[in-house]
Amino acid sequence: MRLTFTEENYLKAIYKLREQSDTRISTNSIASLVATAPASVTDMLQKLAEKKLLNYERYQGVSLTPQGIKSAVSVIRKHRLWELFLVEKLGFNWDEVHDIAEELEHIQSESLVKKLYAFLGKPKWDPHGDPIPDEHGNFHLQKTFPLATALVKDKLVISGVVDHRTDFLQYLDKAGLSLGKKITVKEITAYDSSMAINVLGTKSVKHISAEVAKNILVTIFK
Amino acid sequence: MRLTFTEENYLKAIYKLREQSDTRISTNSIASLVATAPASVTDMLQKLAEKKLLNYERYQGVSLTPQGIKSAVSVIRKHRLWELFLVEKLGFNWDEVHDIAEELEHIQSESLVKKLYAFLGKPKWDPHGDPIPDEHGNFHLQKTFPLATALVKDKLVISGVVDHRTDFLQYLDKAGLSLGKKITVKEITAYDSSMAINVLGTKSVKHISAEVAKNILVTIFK
DNA sequence: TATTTATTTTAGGTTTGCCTAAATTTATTT
DNA sequence: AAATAAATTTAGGCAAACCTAAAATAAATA
Repeated sequence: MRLTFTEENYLKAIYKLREQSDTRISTNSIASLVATAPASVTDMLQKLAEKKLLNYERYQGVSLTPQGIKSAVSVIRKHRLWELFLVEKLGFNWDEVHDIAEELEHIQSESLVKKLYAFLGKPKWDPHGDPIPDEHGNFHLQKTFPLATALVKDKLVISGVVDHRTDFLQYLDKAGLSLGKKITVKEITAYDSSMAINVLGTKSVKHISAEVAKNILVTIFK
Repeated sequence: MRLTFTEENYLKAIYKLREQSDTRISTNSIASLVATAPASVTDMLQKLAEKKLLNYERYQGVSLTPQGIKSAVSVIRKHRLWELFLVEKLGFNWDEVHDIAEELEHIQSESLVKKLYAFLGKPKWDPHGDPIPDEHGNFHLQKTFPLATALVKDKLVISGVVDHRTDFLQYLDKAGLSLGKKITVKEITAYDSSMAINVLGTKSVKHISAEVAKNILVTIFK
């Protein structure tokens, strides 16, 4: 089924909300994510339900159907492939690619995605550490957790971010905390939960706030 | 000024019509190129005139303003860069890329175009031999002419096509007549203006109809 | 030149995706 | 449980880009 730009954005938004909270997906939460009035969201939900992409019952919130999930994952896959292309091949910085990928993700062509995927070497992660689903929509899972939950002496690899906003990414860049960097937790201040960490290959110890630590995802470094 | 997908398509169509005939650009000719009803074209022309992208006078046809030309050339530039990317980097065939580029050409990002242009090595021609304007909108001109106007014994290089349709491109592929191939005109049959040509590096002599010869562009091979 | 034909425009209407305001339903307090 | 607050939906409208049918203008032909 051929979906419009807008319909795809709604499905993507609903998919994301579903990921980050397993409570009911409300009209208001969708409205704030797609930046439109709740009344307009209701319109669209009814239309998407009509098309069997989601289950909708008045006042009860929505859930995606298998078909809706498939469409959403396809858009997310394209978004992440394009982001990687922009960083890897065109030399963009990781904080500059979101908006462009937001447009590119709606290009309709199976064969384009297939060839782009091959061109990029069938990648598993995008420039922010988010998993890129394979051709069947399967995500390559990685047991990441927020740096904030780590303990002193833990050796970790930075593998993603929770917050994707430009200023946060730029802050990380400036601090030398890019994806793949190996770090060791040196100290945790009980009072404010801030952390002192060392980046492998440097001598200095960096201090980061609990807020920042919550938004950095890490894996264990073996 | 930010233009919609549709507005850009109208400007591109008008630009193309202007290129291929220096007569008045009629509402009907635009309508057939963008595949919409003439009445709808009138609507859009009035809107684009309002925005100073073209000059419109009831019943008199239209002409692009400098601003309109600039926008049209920008879209054409993007179209051709993306076509080249698809063929050169992703491995598409030259007859498969038009429709995808038709979507990609509307992606809005100055920096994307700039980086794509650099990534492709500041190319001057797209996969069909059409010139790619530089960052200032200047076309690299090449004195090409239709093969149909060549004479016996002329040594030529295939450098473009007039007809961009898939089946014509596939016919050329099958005949081994791809861009850059060097050919010699062996014989011209007066009766039907068909031609016998030899492709450099092959022994055989190919026969092509006048219709085909009209749609192949060549340059002189020195 | 008058008439016929072709082109172009106007008028009025549709669909998509949005809006605000008002009504309805659900959730939370008192 | 009743009252208030919050969330959601319905109603009615708007702009963009399209449509068909009818009217106006220009071009072609008798």
